[in-house]
Amino acid sequence: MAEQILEIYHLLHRHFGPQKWWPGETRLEITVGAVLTQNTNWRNVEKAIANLKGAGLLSLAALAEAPVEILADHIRPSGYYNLKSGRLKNLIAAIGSSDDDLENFLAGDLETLRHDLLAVKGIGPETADSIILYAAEKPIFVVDAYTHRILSRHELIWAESDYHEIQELFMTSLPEDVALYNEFHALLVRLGKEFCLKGRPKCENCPLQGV
DNA sequence: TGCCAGGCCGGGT
DNA sequence: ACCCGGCATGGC
Repeated sequence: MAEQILEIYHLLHRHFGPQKWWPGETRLEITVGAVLTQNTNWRNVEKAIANLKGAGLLSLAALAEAPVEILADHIRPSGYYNLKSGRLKNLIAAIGSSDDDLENFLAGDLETLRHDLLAVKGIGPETADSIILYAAEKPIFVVDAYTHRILSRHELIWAESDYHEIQELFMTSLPEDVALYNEFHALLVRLGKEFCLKGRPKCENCPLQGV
């Protein structure tokens, strides 16, 4: 099983090349993006981030200061804006509102950080792990809908496997390496977008044939 | 036009 | 414990 996981990585890397993820120029941008992209196309998230940036709202202090309705208005393109503006507020409240609080927050050990993130209402396992891997740059494997669908269609997991189970599969199969986890997740999303969309019954012509 | 996107929560059985 | 609806914009 571990060999198959590694084989998938090598096949994807050979097929697609390096992905250069996560899009986002600062830790804060990555953190905010992780919330905004919940069940949402990244293209829409980019518009929302651009709005925040253009309004000078992309700092912890500004995000903490701004009324939730103002946040909602700016992140509108990312969808679920009433939910997500509240979730951002919850997250900011947990992190702190001065600009170096994020560094301190992300600097803790992985288990504590994950626990603290999951305690925030609106932050589930995928959002928490995305922040840990891409913003804090600590080694945790991010599982998303694509990961689940891809492994399920290739019959490497049961369709009813849960988040933790799939995460364990990757983490016990791979060396503990931030760059590897980063790249692998990015490759799975790339594969998913091109070959493993929800509407199609099978991943036709995908580069994983025969795994 | 309808379906889908890098989830998560809360309420009903 | 499980299941399911709600949340919402923009792209193809």
